[in-house]
Amino acid sequence: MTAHLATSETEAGCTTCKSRKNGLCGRLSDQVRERVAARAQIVSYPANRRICGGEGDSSDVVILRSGYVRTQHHTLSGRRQIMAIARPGQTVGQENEERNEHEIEAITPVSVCRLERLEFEQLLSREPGLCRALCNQMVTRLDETRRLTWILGALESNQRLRAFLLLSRNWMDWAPQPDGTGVLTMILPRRDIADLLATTPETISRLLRQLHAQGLIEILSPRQFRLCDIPGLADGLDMVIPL
Amino acid sequence: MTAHLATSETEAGCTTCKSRKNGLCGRLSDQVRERVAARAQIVSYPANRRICGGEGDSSDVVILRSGYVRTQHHTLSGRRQIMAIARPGQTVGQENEERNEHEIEAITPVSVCRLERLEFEQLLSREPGLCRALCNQMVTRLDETRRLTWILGALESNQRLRAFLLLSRNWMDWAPQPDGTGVLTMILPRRDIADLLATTPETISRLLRQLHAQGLIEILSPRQFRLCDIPGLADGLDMVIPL
DNA sequence: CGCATTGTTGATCTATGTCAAGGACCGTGG
DNA sequence: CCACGGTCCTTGACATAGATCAACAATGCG
Repeated sequence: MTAHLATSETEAGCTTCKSRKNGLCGRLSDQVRERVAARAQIVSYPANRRICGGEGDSSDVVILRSGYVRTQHHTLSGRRQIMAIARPGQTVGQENEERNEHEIEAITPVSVCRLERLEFEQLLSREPGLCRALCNQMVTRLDETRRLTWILGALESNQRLRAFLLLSRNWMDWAPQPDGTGVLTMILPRRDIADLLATTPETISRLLRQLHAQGLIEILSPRQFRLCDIPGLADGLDMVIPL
Repeated sequence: MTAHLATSETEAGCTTCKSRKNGLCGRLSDQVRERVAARAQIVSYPANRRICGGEGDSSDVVILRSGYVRTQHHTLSGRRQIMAIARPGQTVGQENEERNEHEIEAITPVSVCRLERLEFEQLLSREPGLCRALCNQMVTRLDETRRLTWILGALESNQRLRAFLLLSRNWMDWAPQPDGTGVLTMILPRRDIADLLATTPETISRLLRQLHAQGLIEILSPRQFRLCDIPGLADGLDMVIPL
């Protein structure tokens, strides 16, 4: 279980980076982005590998190039809660500060830009553009985390799952059809869905069957759902579902 | 139900402001703080008054001078979830962006500095110090919101209440005694505790009695608790409780 | 072809939401 | 001084959503 596997790519990786127009990087000017990149190291991780947090950790700041990571926390009793899922273009780790409360793990294979925390902090002071972009991103993350808080606190599990399916359209493969339905490719296994929505894989499974029985979705395969009745799925959520 | 009641204080209110050393303002240099204050209007609200969010709203940015506010959201079915509680020195409203998803209400009587959103955004671009301070604050808020997400998702209600009591020491009146116990003055009514912890006032009441029966707390009055056994209260929370 | 992982289904039990009633406390007005 | 209404808190009875445990099916991999 080595720390991580460095790729052969050089540091001038922005040109090949598909998310240089997204998230944090997308809000930086080309010069600032290059100056950040000059201090970053590109690293890849396989699915389920720990990226930061937990025990002996270099506490770096990480910008996601590709793939998805989960910010989570474990109970001694084995319970896990996923607090956030980060997409390409988002930063991870700088919000962890001194105490390493959360573990951050790859969901899919990921590629990241790693920066040492200290260097990142210095860059932040020197580059107002970076600071502004980070601030904007933090607003977005806060908003997303509050939405999850709302989902967990105010909705029952059936509603949670429906909200999750609808929100997933924003960051998973979503193929809308002319008839208003669409096919969603779920990247999370049942266990992760459950730990995000604070329930169990068994319940997720049962609820999916129930949504199917109600004609709201079709289960094409364990990881592919057709959302047949989007207004029906959104019913009673009292929630702004972007997209 | 008028919008709000302006106080007689002038705009040079920083000198009289007890939280000018806390939160956002505490991280600004004196000059920057003065320049921000020059654009702010000091306003007071009684308890339970809406401060921003909801229907017709000026969508200002607000810095809390004194008192506490809650960021919350309602279901059509009447369920409410409190997503965050802000203390003096914290900003509120700038994270709301365009869509006004949350309502923000005074818990206690509050005094705030109001800034128009546009002016605030301009200040943010002109003053790197403000941007840096805001960025730091957003990190803190994100952290707190994630902690709430954790509490709601991973803990059962008994544990939620214990975590809440322990965390409350950081921002409510907390009088520690030499013997290791201490008296906590609860500023939230049962209803608010319930809506923060995603349960009901009835359950909160029962759980408090239960903690009392276990010798963990003493209920001096509905709003005053002696925390008798702090390690006992923290038991099984698997959580970093600051302080 | 095992073997491990992931997903599904069934049976059971309990924590807690809901409804209903009543108590404690406070301010107001007679 | 008391009666009144309001808010907040507490207690009891009851129903049920969903966690847990256990078994098994489906899938993928060496």
